[in-house]
Amino acid sequence: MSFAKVAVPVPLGQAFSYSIPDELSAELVPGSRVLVELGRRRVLGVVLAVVEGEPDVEAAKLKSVLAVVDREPVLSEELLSFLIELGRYYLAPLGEVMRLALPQVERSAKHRLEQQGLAGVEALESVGRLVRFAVPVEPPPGGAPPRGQAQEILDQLRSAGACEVSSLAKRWSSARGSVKRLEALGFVRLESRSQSIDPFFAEPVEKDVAPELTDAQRAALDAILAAVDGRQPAAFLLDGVTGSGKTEVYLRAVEHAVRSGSGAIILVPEIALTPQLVARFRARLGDAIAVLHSGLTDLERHAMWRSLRDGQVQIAIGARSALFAPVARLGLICVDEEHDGSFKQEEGVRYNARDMALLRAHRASAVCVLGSATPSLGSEALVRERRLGRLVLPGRARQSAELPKVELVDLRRIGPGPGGHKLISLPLYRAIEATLAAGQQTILFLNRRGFAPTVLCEACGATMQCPNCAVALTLHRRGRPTLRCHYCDYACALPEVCPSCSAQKLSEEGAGTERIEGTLAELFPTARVARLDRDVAGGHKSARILDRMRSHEIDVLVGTQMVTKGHDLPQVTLVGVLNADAALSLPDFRAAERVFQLLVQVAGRAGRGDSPGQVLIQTYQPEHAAIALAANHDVRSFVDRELAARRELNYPPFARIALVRVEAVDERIAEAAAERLADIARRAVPKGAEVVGPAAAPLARLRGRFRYRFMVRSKERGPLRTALLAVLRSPPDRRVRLTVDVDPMSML
DNA sequence: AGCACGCCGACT
DNA sequence: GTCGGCGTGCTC
Repeated sequence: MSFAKVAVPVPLGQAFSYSIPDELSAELVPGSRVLVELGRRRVLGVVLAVVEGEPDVEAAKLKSVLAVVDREPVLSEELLSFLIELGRYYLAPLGEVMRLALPQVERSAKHRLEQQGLAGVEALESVGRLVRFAVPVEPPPGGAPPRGQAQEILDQLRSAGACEVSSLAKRWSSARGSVKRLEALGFVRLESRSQSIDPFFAEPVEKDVAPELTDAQRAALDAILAAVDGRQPAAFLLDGVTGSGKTEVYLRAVEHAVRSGSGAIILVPEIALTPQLVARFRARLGDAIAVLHSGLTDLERHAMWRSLRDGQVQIAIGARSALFAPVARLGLICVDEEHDGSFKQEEGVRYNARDMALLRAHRASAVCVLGSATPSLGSEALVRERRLGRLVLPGRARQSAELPKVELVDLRRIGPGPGGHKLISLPLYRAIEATLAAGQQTILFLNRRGFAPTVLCEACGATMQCPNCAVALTLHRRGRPTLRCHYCDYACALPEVCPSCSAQKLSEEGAGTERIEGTLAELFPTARVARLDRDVAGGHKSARILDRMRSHEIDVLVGTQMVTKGHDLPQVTLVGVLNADAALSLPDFRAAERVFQLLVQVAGRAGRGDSPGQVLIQTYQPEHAAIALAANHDVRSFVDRELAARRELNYPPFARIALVRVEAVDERIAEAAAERLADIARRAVPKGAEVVGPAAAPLARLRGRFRYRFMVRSKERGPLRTALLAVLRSPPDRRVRLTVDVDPMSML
């Protein structure tokens, strides 16, 4: 007798067994989605394995599979086994893990199936508005080639592939007429397709010509191509300063992989901020690229997912979740800006796409390329262990683009500039003034959004606190003055008087991006000042602001993290870091690494065009290694120092750690649960592993729940796993929320 | 996670 | 007398 192991959508570690009716046994294979009964409800599960022999539960309990949903398995063997391994690594429920790789529409098929069996699933395909597409076709023999605009349009269609007629009309005035003529002559076919509102494909792109490679790029590429051709698993760290041409290496490697019949995945930290990268890929490789991003409708997502699975499209680009793209015959994964923390998912299955890219590539005998100007210490350690090959791009690809001069401004000694503002010191003021006078652009980075990070009563000393979280409320002045919590969605109007003592002495302490934007507008009344942070730019708006920056409709851009991510803004010659220290004091062993990476990255925004760049870093700790070495672009020394410190303190990459977080509305319940679980972990850990804590988390209360946590640490992964499994085997009651975070990125 | 079951308080 | 609060246990 044989039965199926099925991952069902419940937060349990194990798969459930179901018997297989004879009539389903032919189409039921690992990777199939199946409809099964679970308790009193029907759910969709994914078949993990078909097993011969007696099931591991009593035969009486066994229910049978009700239906197989798809004709072909939704998950390839490669993806399925990768997901199972990922679930094991993070100790995550299998049902949740499977979900990572199934697109939205596929999930919602559940309800349809419940109501009407298998009927109606196909109906999902043909919804949405239809638009006219021009598709190039082989012309009939003897037809005279078109001339003028029609010729240009045809060239565009042939090089970049099918295109919306209305978007052609934006570039060629008589596009509609020309397309019609081309159709009559048999050069193109007109098709009605579902409308794409995809911003990444809205504009046709000019086919671009590959630039000459530098010697370093050539050498790096050769190493990658040899590995791709060898079909042996291999992994590289592509280590190159900002502007050294890493993207060109990815492009060529992807091009090569695709030409030799393999698929490729490109992971970027934030797809919404990288339309330029996508445009470059389209320009070189055509439009047969799946760009996975949050703006997609369910239908578009589904369409892309299918075209990847069926092998019509072989390239997927996206943020971390693109790692699960069903790319067939996977040959290459590139992870751009691999040091970036946003590759770690911080809810649900807490996976790190950078780490898992190495795993998926390895299992698929594919090549993984991790690229960064400021490699993570994890990558540096892997290079030293010879598990990653280092490929160095030493200089900027354009000879004229020198690395910018970096100057530290010691805020202990240098006072405020004419605005009376500490965060706009005199040297910074002068530099902005000079940059404006030269008709060039400035980027200012401040890692704090809002107007003022704290509001304080000068009479009684009370600060305005969030009622749900143990943090101060941030004042926002846009629109009605509002106090907002940056950790939960609490917001209230700024009170007139102090809520605790009724004094009329509320003072707005410190400055965020909003206040700096206002101050700059006052100091430089003729300059065009704009701001880029989450408050003004959710999703696609950020790309618009960056476009305006690129077309020089903005002189000074103030922003948070967003301004540091890899956009190529050639006219920016001045970058100012307003307060480099803020993040240094966070209770996190990676604080210095993050600050260093951030400073080097933001400094890399300056002087990418023909003018030399200038960087001013304002700081109270100019001698701190993360700041001093970033100022010298001295990645090597920083890495050496920081690795030594990590080894000393027994932190990653020299130890494996996991955080167990416990949260409850009642503080004593949370604390007691943490104590109990830490005890269990302590009893379970073998020699060589340790449990540190429990203690209240740095954010002791969040969204109305008190938080405790402890750390499990060990040289090897095995003992860590043993301890965590013991914890998960005796979960606390339902008043307590428990999360296990393997390889945490944030210690908060 | 859902979804039952079950056991105590305030309501038609 | 029942409606409903959420603590507890189970799902192949």
